[in-house]
Amino acid sequence: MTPAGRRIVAAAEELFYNRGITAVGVDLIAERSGVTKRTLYNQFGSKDHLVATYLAERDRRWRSLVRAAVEDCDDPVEAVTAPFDALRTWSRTNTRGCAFINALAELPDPSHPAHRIAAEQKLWLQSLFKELATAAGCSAPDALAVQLLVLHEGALATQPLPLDTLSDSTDLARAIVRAGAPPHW
Amino acid sequence: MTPAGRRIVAAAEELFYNRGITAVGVDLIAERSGVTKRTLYNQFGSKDHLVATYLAERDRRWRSLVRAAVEDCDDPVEAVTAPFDALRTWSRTNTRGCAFINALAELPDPSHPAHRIAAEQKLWLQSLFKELATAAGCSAPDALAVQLLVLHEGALATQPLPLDTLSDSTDLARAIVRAGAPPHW
DNA sequence: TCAGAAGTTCACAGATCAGTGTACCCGGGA
DNA sequence: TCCCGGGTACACTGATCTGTGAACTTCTGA
Repeated sequence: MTPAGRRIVAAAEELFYNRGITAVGVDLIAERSGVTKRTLYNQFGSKDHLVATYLAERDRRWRSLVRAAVEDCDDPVEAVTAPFDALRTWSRTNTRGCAFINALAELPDPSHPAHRIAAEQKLWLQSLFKELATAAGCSAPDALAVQLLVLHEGALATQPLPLDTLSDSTDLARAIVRAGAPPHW
Repeated sequence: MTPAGRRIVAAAEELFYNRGITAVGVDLIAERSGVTKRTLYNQFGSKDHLVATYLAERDRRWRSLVRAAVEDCDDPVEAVTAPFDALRTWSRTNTRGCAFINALAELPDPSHPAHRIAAEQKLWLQSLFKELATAAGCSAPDALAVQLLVLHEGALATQPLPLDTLSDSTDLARAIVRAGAPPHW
């Protein structure tokens, strides 16, 4: 991707996430990234393609944050809930909920690439939970992974409320992991 | 509200929920409800006000469904998780996630009435969980209510995924309620 | 009988939207 | 020297957006 292309995606990320996709016009993105609208269309072809690139880039950044949090854990039982620690970090600078859920809300057409990217992101996290739960020796890793995913998404969705939902979610996540893990690791 | 007003809100509900708020124009809503755009503006004054009415109406319908599910329960311990049964019913005809979360995604301005309505809806459910948990004699009803809220919102947010997240969420909800409730009710 | 509320008809304003066409500039590599 | 890719400048299209003005009809209740 060219330097101008990177600036466009960066501006699109900030604007799409904070103001909504439909509400942000390509003219504004071009202006914010110090680029002509012509350049934007030469690079991405359409607004839909730019939206897909924005989501893919965001997904990439978020996955690397989660992976780092998991790798920082020595104890395999603690590692299962490491994504919740990553979420705490992530939420400090991302206070408008989940970009993927938000994108699906605005783009009802299931054939839009945003749907595939969003689904892949959630399913990736679910399979990560399952892997980690299996590695920690948890019983019923499938159901556990789904429950951890729900807690994760719920904590993200309730972000705008004046409640510390992330703490209570993390507590519950740790509790169900410990309950499923072998007693004395 | 006049007959035309009711038809407008009904059309707005269907269109806003399924296609997104910004993506739906007032012309389309007027056409679908068999009404002139002039009438729409005479009744609601602005699109923002119509959006607020749509959300308020949806909230009203949803609360009455939840209340009915709770009142159907004889056992106070079962009653705590009755909103999850209501969600199962609700999800059969509402497959595009939470209308309130989706609205917040599109309307970033916190002074928009949609933000107040959405927050009130979530906090109402949380306080309902707390009331029910207290009535069932659960210990730590505050934290339990937040955890049940997170599970509820998480199940709703993961609706588009090819996973039965509602079942696993409901199972976990029942488990934590039973764990907190007095042993032999 | 008459007033007022609800609704229609239709043209219109002013802004914004995604996307295009064309001509041009500039730097680096063959 | 020349070419070409990345980028600029800028006008423009055609559609769509929210919202308004003004005159008209139709029904109902006092």
